[in-house]
Amino acid sequence: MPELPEVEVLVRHLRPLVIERRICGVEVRRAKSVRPDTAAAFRARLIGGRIRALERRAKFLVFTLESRPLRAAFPLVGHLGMTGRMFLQPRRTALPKHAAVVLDLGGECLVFEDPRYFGRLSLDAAPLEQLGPEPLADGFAPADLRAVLGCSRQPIKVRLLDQQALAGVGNIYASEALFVAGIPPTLPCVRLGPKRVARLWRALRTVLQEAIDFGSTVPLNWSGQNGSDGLFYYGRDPAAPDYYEERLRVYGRQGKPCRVCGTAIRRRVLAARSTFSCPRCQPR
DNA sequence: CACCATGTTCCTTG
DNA sequence: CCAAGGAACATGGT
Repeated sequence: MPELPEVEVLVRHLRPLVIERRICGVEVRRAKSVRPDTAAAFRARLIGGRIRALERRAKFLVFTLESRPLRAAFPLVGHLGMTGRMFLQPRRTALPKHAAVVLDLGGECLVFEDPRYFGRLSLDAAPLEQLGPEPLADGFAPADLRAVLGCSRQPIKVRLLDQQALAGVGNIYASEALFVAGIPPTLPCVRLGPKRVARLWRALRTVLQEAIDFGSTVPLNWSGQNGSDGLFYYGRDPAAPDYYEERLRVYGRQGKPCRVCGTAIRRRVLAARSTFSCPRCQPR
């Protein structure tokens, strides 16, 4: 469900709602959604802790918790997988069918819902160490992107999805950024010279920032209730116009006319993921 | 029924 | 060692 922009928007939304609140209850409804995956061990660590910070790293939500007596800080790392959501709801409201973990924050509960159960709430922060640079960081320059791409013949689209190379880009925004940059998804990394690297660098930042700005200004339905869970991740008010789908340039638009030149958008599979491009706007 | 899905990991094959 | 492909995870939408 989430790529970098969606997680960023979620974190900005959640932060003021959860910060400084104490976890007075933990209900693990799916042991597999939690690490360590014994509910008791997970609970014991969280109960009584206070949420001191919430940040995004790549597609992860990183909560900084402070334990009760010793004030020792430790991270709780969330990943939404494909279909995960997090939202607050009043304590006695009925939980959704696939609520995996519920943190009782006093008046309200923080619900981690995840129909496909690919997501995790984990006390192991080690995966964060392996991540590549943040494409939206101030210090991230075209030279850094060039370094990240390396000299392999791996298709550029596949490399963009590698979280150890670059953090946070997923299947939607990889196709979108390559379209904006005018680069074909199959182009080997070695063949991106300074000009293409500069265009891709700009395109990545544009596309990701645009999505964050969009998600920050449009009302989102965090629980996903009464909304189809469409391409923007938290469901929409059914009455609201479908802005987001209109915003995507190539993703999911197989066979439809390119918004720039009218050529039919092509879909192909790279590294087992659907990839969309315009044959004319993204020439070799 | 068939096919698709925003992610990641693991295994096999070349 | 590297790259690529497939399966697995589990459920829901079209």
